[in-house]
Amino acid sequence: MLGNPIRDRRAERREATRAEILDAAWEMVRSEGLAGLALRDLARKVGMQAPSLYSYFDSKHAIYDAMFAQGARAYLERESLIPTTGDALTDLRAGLRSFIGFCTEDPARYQLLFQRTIPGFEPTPETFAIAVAGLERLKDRLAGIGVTDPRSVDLLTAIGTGITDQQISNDPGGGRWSRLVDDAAEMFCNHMNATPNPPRRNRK
Amino acid sequence: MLGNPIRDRRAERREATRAEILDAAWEMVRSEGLAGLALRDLARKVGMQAPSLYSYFDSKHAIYDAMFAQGARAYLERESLIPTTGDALTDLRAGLRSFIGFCTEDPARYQLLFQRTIPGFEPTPETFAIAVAGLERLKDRLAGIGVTDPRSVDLLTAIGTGITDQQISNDPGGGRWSRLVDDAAEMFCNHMNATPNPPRRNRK
DNA sequence: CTTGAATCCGAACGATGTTAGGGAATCCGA
DNA sequence: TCGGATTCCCTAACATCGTTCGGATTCAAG
Repeated sequence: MLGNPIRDRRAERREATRAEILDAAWEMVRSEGLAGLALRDLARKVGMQAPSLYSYFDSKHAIYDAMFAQGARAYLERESLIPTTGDALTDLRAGLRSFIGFCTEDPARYQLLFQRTIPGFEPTPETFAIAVAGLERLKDRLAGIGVTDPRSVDLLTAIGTGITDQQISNDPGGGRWSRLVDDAAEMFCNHMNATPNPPRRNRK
Repeated sequence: MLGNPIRDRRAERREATRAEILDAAWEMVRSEGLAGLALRDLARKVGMQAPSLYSYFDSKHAIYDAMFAQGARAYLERESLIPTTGDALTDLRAGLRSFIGFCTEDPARYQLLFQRTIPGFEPTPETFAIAVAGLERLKDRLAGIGVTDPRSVDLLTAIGTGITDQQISNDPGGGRWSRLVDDAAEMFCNHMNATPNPPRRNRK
């Protein structure tokens, strides 16, 4: 009952072709930009004609969705590889730096995951759930230092994506920005230490 | 020598039509999204055919550029309207809140100004200079509390755009986010107070 | 050998930004 | 008032895009 070996070989080949298409798509997207993915070029890159792609993906957006899933999974994997020191604060800093590093090392992937830049595209709920799971890891790191306010998580990712965005569009060189990441982590941790669950403060 | 009155009327009419086109473009962009601007629809909206637009703008990107300039000027104007209290810290907070308010009140404008989301589009140097002048105002506010490190300005705008981005894509309602802005300003000011020109700190 | 599904291709559709060429109004100098 | 130039707007068309259609080709299953 464990699957016909011939059908398996079929499915295996199909899956291999899908992977080949996605690899080529990543390559195009990294060199031409996220919006530079043209189906005719993509098809030629894997040795077929444009309409043939529709045997493997329902639409161009379906290709983006599959790439989104790959990207989100890559972050999950990266998160799990961060060494834990036992000190919650150090681990939080490591998590933030990892997050921003992940974002900046591949601008196209960052744009796909964290910006709504492709006109009609929204990731599938199942696909989006993978990304949510990744941010859950960051949330856990915050919980490690006693911060459970959901606003804090939002603020953390906001800082992360904000820095990434500035970095990508303004600073090709990047020496200055990596230190900026440190400053942001520092600042965030200081704030969190000062007010673990920040109450509303009267200002005037 | 002060310009033929007839030529002036010509130029005046031309400028009025340009403005009408841009107004219609903003309307389309706000309802259909930044990428939803179709020249044929835009032309019909102002009572002409698509190619006629090329009498007023060299290309679609030129329209985006003009819109960028309008948006940047709008920020400059808004900045100049913030009441100054004399307390530099309060003024800085007001500046940050104004910045984020400006970004969030019109997502399409924010996307045009602060994200590189239109495939081939880069603002003209002159146009971009307007936006730079706007951020210069924020820099002045930082200088007001004794912070001159350019990294701090980058960090401030990074936090601003990051929060805006999260807010736009995640939170249509928005009650939670407006308080988040306060927290961010608070956090930023605390950090800046602690380390006006933040030195590298040994951590371990 | 035949059936039927999966895969691939050529042609074509609608929509996009853009260009070419012509016609009509308007303004200018004579 | 009359030509010539300029400006504005149009129809037609082009290249490119994602996508659909219909027909081949392939290949395992009955």
